[in-house]
Amino acid sequence: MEGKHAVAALGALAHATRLEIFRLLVQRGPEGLSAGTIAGKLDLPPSSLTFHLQQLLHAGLATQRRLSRQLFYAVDFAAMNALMAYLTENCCGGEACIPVCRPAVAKPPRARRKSA
Amino acid sequence: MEGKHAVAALGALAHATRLEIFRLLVQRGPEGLSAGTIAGKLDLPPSSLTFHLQQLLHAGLATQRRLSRQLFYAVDFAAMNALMAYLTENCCGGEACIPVCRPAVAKPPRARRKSA
DNA sequence: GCTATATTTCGATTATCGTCGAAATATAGG
DNA sequence: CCTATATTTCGACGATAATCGAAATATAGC
Repeated sequence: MEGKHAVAALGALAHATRLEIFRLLVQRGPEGLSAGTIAGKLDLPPSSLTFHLQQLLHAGLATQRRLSRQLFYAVDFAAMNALMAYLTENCCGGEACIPVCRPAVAKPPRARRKSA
Repeated sequence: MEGKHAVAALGALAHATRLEIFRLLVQRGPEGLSAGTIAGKLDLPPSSLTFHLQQLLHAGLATQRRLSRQLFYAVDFAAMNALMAYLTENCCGGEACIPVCRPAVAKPPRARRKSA
C-alpha cells in the first residue's frame, strides 16, 4: 500500500455516513448489499448515497457488481486489511510491542437462499 | 468506541502530512518524538506542524508531554487499536471469515539512553 | 530580568467537500 | 416500445479544511 492510496481510503472512511455504510458492509460480508437496501437502512436520498458509494469505490474499499436491476456493494476485504497493515507498519521500531493486526484473507462468498 | 469519535480519528489520519506524522510516531513507539524532530524529518513550517499535531491530539490518536523545552508526541496505541476494532466489528456477521484484527495492548515505554 | 530556543496562536486566503433536487440512464416485463 | 423500478449524473450552494507568516507564549540558563 502506498501513502496516497491510504489517505484516499482513510478519507473515504472519515465521514459519518460513509463509515456507517462501510460498517454495514463489513458486517454483511462478501455478499454485499444493494444500493436500495443501504438507502433504506440509513434513510438517505439516492443521489447522496451514490455520492458516498462512489467515494468508497474510488478509494478501493468497496466493490460493485450488478444483479439484475440492482447494484450490490461489498467491502474489499483485502484493501481493508492492507490499510490496517499500513497504519501499523513496523510499529515500535519492530520491538516486541506487537500492537494490532494480523492481516488475513476473507473467505469467498457462499450461496444463500435470498439476497438483499 | 463511538461513531463520532471514529470519524474524528479517521479524519485526522486522512491527510498526507498527518499520516506521515502518525506513521513516524507508530514506528517510534511509546517514547514519541519532539515537535522539532518531526518538523525536521518532514520539513514543515512550525505553524503547520502544530496544526496537524493538534488534529491528532483532538482526535485522541496522539498524546503530548513536555520534556524541558520540548513537547513530545506519541501515538495513543489503545486508541489506535480501538479504531481498528471499530472498523472490523462483527465482520461478516460473525461467521467464520475472521478478517483482520486482534487488538492488543502496547507495552509501556522503557528507559532509553538518549531521547529525540 | 534578558536572551535564546521551542512551540503555539491568530488571521487571512484558497481550495475542497457534502448535500440534494431534477433530469438522465440502465434493466426488466409485459 | 412503453412503463416501472433502481441508480447515477449534473449543477449549484453553503460549509469546512489546509496553508503559513507574523506575533505571542513557555521554558531554560546565565
